[in-house]
Amino acid sequence: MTAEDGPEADGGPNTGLLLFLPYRALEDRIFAALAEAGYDDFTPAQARVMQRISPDGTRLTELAAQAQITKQTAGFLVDQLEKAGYVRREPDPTDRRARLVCGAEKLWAAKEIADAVVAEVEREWEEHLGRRRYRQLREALTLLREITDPWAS
Amino acid sequence: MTAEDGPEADGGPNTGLLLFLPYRALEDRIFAALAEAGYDDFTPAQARVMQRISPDGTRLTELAAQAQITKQTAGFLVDQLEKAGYVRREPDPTDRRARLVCGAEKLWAAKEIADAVVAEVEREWEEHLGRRRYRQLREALTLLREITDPWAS
DNA sequence: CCAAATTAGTCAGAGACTCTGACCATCGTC
DNA sequence: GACGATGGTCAGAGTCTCTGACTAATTTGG
Repeated sequence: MTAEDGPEADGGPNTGLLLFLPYRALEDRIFAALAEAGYDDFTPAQARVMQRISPDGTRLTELAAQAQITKQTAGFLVDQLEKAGYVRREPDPTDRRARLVCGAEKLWAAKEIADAVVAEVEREWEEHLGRRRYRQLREALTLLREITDPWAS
Repeated sequence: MTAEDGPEADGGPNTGLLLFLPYRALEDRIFAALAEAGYDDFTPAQARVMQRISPDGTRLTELAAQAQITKQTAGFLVDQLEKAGYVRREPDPTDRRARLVCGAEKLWAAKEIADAVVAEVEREWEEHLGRRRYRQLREALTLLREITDPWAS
């Protein structure tokens, strides 16, 4: 089972499904927009790694932990991203074992498009829900993060 | 990029990430509980198909459409589930081309455990947010479904 | 200071997931 | 009854992910 599962008799579908549906819808929109703009040479799995790369570069182990995959898998995906020109690997000046995965121009250009789509979709959602309910939604989700995000700041 | 992506400067992380985090947390809890109860002989991909099976049985094409995978992939996953004893395939009395994928005892037993975990997690969330905010969250998500779920009833 | 434990990353191999393309059988329509 | 649409399978390839074993560098404890 996944989080989409659960009883649907009493109060409608379970909250997991309700969370998942808009998430997937947003993701689909982002992918479509990027593909249309010519950024069609990466996969969803690669994207999940890509989006974790900080402007200053991020270690492979850190990427793996945040994406909840093994470092071997992360390394495999970063290899693809490197070949496609989205990232570079640079030595970490503070630790000679480590290398920093750094975003290339191509990555930041793609991210700009992705950000625009996110903003557009969020506007649509706010319009559909109304300003007040949209604010309440974000407030509740932000609170929920405290008990569901192991990486919560 | 995925829906987790986006600008984080202005109003905190984007709504996609906020939706995804609790979803993944719930999914992880369900998987852990099922594994502990001995239901460790299926994969996440198989689960995404399993959960779409209605009590009356569901056609392969229908499962594929809802899970957003090809019917070939759905067939592959149902094969595994059949071998593991979670489902049976029965002829569809209304269409000789089709076969209904029906849940076996093992599936409903697992679903009972999954449902219990969902209920437990939802209780925790309601406690953390307070009854009022939790209700607002579900209300907003339910409304959002109208414009993000192609299968919305 | 140095041995031991830890951490960053790689290599090799295998299993699992997903897709495209091609195909057959049945259904619905005209 | 012919034809397009639908339900499903088979074959093949590419991608994702894991476990296990390994090297190199760092950190820790005496």
